[in-house]
Amino acid sequence: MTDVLPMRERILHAALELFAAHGYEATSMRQIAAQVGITKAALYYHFDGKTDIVRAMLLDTEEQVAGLVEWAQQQPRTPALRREVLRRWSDIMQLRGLAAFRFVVANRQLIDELSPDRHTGMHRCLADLYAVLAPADASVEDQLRTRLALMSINMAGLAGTDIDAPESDILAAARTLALDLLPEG
Amino acid sequence: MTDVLPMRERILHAALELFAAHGYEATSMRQIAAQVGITKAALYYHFDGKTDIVRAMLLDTEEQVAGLVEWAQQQPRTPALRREVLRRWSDIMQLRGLAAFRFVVANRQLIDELSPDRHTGMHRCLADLYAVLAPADASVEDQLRTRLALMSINMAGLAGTDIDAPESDILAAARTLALDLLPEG
Amino acid sequence: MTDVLPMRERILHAALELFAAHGYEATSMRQIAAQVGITKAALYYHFDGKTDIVRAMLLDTEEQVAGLVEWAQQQPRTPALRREVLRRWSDIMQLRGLAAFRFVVANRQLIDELSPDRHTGMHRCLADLYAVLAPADASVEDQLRTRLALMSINMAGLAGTDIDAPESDILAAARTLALDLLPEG
Amino acid sequence: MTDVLPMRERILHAALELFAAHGYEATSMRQIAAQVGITKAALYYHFDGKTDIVRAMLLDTEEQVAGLVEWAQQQPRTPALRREVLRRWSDIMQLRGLAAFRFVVANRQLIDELSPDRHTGMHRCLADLYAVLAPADASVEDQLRTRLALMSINMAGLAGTDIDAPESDILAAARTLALDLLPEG
DNA sequence: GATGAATGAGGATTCATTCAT
DNA sequence: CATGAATGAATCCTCATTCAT
Repeated sequence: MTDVLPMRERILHAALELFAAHGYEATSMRQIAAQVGITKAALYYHFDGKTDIVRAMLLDTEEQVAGLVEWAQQQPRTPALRREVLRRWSDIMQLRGLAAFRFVVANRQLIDELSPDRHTGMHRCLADLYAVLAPADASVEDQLRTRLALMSINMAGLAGTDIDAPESDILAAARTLALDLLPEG
Repeated sequence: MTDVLPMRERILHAALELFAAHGYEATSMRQIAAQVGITKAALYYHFDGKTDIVRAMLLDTEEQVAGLVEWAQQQPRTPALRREVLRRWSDIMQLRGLAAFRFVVANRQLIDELSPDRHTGMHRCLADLYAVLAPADASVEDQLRTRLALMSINMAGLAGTDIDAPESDILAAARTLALDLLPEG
Repeated sequence: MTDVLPMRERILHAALELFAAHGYEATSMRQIAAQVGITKAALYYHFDGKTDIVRAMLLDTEEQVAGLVEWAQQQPRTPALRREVLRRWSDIMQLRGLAAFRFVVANRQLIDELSPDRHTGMHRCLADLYAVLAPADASVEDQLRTRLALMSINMAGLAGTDIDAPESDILAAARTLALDLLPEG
Repeated sequence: MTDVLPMRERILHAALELFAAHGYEATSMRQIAAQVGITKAALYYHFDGKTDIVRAMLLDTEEQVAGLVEWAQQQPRTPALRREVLRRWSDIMQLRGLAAFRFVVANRQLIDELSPDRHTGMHRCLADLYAVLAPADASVEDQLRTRLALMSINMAGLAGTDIDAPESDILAAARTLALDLLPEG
């Protein structure tokens, strides 16, 4: 019952929580190991290093986003599609609980560094997702709108400590808002 | 021309740039000292420590935001007021160049830690600013809109690497977008 | 023959020697590491920090003193008991060689700081030992006599550099002196 | 009224207090300067460095002890002389308040280092004092007795936190005890 | 799968000290 | 007399990482 989850998953989970809470740089391998209840050295059995842990975390999310993009690219660009994309995006962002929200917002820098090339990794993924929601030659305002719409979903996770309302209400409002923001294809 | 600025200012400037580029934790006192062209120990003559540097940076911004809030609270809540508040907000955010943008977005966590109490420091400032733009009893959606409007301005600074257009165009679009987002008082 | 002793013991030994020779504050972790022949970082693997090393050293002695006290409390308070207590005290003080003597005398301040509460740690131990040798309601002079008797034993360790005689002679004289000093129960 | 004492004296006073409270190594020039209410740099105007401050402190005491010795050497060695020497010794030790007591006991090591030669400075002084109280060819026990008698006076200053009685009572008891200890010439 | 022991590089911070003004 | 500014060396300590077992 205690190790129903494989070690790798348990580590990723603990790391995500700590990265989200204190930031990537401020989280040490020792802390992660302690949180999981194993030795530092054991961490290195499962992962090649600290960055490898993040890489794994991002790859996971990346794959999900890539899946979303692939599916969306084959749909007709109706308002209904946009609604569905937003729904799935918020599902992905919520997958690992509130922590994922916070991590993406707080560690954008790290994410940038891990795929320095603007045409690979998370960058490519997001670019593709943007392209689905707004054509590449859209106006600057429309491009900003697209980014802000997705950001709106993420912000919902952060605003919890700020706005006095149930999480679910905030998320619902964020989705409405995001739909409003998305430029009409 | 080299020391036309007092040391304290030069240090704050260098630190802001580095924090914005690599993040707070990933920036060492050695790097800051090197950037300024002085010794590590000299840094400690001017500031009590690493956090003190950030504190000074934030206090600076805090004062400007506080000024904005104070002024706004005495104005009638017309659409013109909202427009002016956004304009001044973006001025403040731009004051120290693009770096300020990045820092505020990337180090929200640190900012939280430096004024842990929700009723002091930057937190209080932002809460007051939100209250000026949307009444405290506004709908959840309207409260989110307010936060996203300001965020839109900040995002403009970050999107520079992402959207293929001149900085000024992006900022202009961000302002229009922000006005759209703000709930009508 | 080189690692016949476990690391922890080797470190404690080296530290004690250095603390006794130069004082606690004047001894750096680097020096201790060098003396043991390991890295500074290795020190921190075995101990939580500099104070932890002293803590361990004191705990060790504390346990021995506590044992002495426990035994003495169950004996009838005859002159023979007092003689035996003094003998065992000087054994404890000599256990780790001359170094222990010096450390206890020279770093009384540090010892105080490590158990700030007057009712725990070394303080409690010494208080109990004093109580065995002189009733708590003894005259001020008798209380001073008790303390000076024990101190006499410790001084023997220090006087070596000062009095021109073999260590063993000095220690013998110190014991006689201590017996003279102890108030007759 | 505030600077009725010359700077040098004020510095020595502050330093003595701090050295006695935290030890020599643990006291920084910054702390001393702060305690006096001047700048660190000002300290260096009055003294050549940190060790120079201690040297001055010790020289001061040394001169007083030297005076005592010189006077004593010209007196007949009666019991009355021994009594008077002890009285003057405790006066010297008390001259700068309780702090002096603590400093001498706690920083014996430092004192040793400042006059490394066994035939100069404080060492010479103490040796001469011992010689006055007990002939150089006295038995080992008598030599120890002499040292312990003086130590008894010093201990009175430290025992204050340990024995539940007024300072003055403790000191009085210490003097009686010291007289008892001194070997009859 | 996992651990105990160790390491080298680097972190923030403090120190005693100097010197031009 | 005194200070503001600066320095180089040292402090304690933590980090990510390795490796024999």
